[in-house]
Amino acid sequence: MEITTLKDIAQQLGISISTVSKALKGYPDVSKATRDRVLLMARKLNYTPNQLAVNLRTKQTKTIGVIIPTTVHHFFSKVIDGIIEEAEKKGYLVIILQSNEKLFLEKLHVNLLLDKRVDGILISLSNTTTEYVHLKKIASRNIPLVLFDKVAPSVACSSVAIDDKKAAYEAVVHLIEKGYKKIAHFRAGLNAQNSIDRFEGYKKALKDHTIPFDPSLVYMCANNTDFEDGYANAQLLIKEHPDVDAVFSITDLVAIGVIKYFNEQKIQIPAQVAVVGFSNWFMSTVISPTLSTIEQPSYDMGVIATEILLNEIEGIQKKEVITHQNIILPTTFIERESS
Amino acid sequence: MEITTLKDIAQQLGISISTVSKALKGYPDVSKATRDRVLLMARKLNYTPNQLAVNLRTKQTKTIGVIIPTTVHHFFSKVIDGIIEEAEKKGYLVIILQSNEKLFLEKLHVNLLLDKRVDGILISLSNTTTEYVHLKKIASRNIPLVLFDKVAPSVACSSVAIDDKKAAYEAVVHLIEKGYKKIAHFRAGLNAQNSIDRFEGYKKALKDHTIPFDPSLVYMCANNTDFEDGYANAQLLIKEHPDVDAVFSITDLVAIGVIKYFNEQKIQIPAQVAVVGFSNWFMSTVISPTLSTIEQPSYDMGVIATEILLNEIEGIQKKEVITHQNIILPTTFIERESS
DNA sequence: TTGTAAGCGTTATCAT
DNA sequence: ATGATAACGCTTACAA
Repeated sequence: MEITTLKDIAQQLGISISTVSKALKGYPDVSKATRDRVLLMARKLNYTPNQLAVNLRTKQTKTIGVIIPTTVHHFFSKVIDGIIEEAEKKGYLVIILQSNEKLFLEKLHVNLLLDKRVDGILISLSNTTTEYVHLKKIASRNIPLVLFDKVAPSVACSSVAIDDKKAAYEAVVHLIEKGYKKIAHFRAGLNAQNSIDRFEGYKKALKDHTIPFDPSLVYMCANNTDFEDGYANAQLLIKEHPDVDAVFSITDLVAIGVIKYFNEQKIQIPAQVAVVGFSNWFMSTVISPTLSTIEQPSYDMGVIATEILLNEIEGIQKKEVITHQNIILPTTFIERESS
Repeated sequence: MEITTLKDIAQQLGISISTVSKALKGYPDVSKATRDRVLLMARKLNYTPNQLAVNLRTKQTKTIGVIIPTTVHHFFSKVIDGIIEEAEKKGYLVIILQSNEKLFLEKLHVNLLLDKRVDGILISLSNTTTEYVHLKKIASRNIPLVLFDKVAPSVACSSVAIDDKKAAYEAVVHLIEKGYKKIAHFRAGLNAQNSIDRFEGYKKALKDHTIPFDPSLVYMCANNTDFEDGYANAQLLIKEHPDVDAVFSITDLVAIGVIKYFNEQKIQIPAQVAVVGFSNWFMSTVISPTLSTIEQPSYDMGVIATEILLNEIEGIQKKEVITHQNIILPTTFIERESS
């Protein structure tokens, strides 16, 4: 089946290409009679516009690009879900690229997307992103950029994120109010912003309740906040601090590693040691005991970031002045059996 | 910063556009002197080709489309990972769309991708896909299509999948050889092909070992093979068949629901009842007891499906005759504590 | 070795 | 109400 073009329709009908184009687009200066003939013929020949030509002409691709650290992660896959659904609803397609937490890949992918002439870009920054020239390049091309989850305050663009420090603060305050006093923290690397922020929240909660901060109660996750990190650190923790009474873990996955070790060692949760995670991954309701954690909106984050992006895209097309929005999505502490 | 075109370079240098184009593409019929000047100016003006124009001219988009039931699933997110990595390695970008297991969305998305003029399409069919005209439309446009995971034998295209029946057969044989005799099966809906195939494998294993097939030992997952299905069915199973000694579950997630219920009820795994899952989700090594399951290649499936697709794309461009490949990827049974 | 010109399929301006 | 024409930015056959 050959692909039908405007030319084909025009030839069949013996009229000009421009009339066909106008008829198809519902321009008022086409007689009803010819419009009907065109519509009929278009349907008969199964016409669909060649988007490549449309793109070239209109300089729009109706496509947005997304760069995330990884797709294989419950949080990001839900964000992606939200992005794709919202974009499609508005007639946009989504190209996804992964940075694998590497700055050079993030830069490379920005260039790929720019070359591809996407209408807008969504990025969750990699942990190793410390410079922002590639992001400024996007702005200089007058293409909207919205940062989500891992944002950079110094970049002039919209963003959607949570308040990691506040969320962590609330979780630790919960533990303190429940009577736990010797609270360990399992954190991620030193350069990941959310690891830093959650650590800050942890420290502030202690300080506000006059519990001395003990650096030896803070453990780093050696791998990539794997559940094995939780398992290994829990082992170490119990050895070094047998009297610990709570663990605040950077992610649910790490917390689940902790729970596994405690279960094996018959360490009662929360009677002997309480455990709190972060993210409200669905597994936190499956594990025994169920895990207290922080609900972090993922699907909604994708939807909202996309909404903002598409609004800015339309705004630019209408030559409107666009004002950036920096949105902080609410988190909520969820108390379950583990605390 | 204005975007540089060939015209800009040509004007700066006082030469023609076509010479610039040829110089940039390394054509031999351009003098070294002018080539160098062009390259220098291109770099200076930060030239990158407008892909939209290139696409229109060459009728290639260097983009492939992917339609999957959902991104929020450990299996599919790993497949996507494989697809994106392999595609990018060969210079292709990936557009992802979700069918949510709905035929009408699958059809709609095929049309979107066709309109977008992607160079090739990858699909994991929805459970409700019972007709294939939309797939044939792809072929009639002479665009390569590769089916993966959920395939349709009657469609003339390449495919990459596993042998669900064989994999299930081996898992159940394992249980039988371990001495389990009253083996229940928790399956998914009646129209999902992999549910049917795994069920067939289960029945065949029983038959080959002269264990009578008892339909009352087969339970359907009411939700979408959620872990709650496993939990609820386990409850029902123990009530209806207190003497059951093993459960073969359609997915790891369902199996984990089963394990949760058994743990709560202090039903010993595997002493009283053994449990086997399917997929080798990483959680199967985290749960207690660790779950015996079937390793199902996911990342590799994405990579291989993409390799085949890109080969067919290049083949078509070279006007080669393309032969479809129907690949069955090996699975392996993994014995852990639960059986 | 370099340049001219046609063409990809559309959209939009300007005549008729 | 309709059509001729230019333009989007690039590639490439052909001419010079």
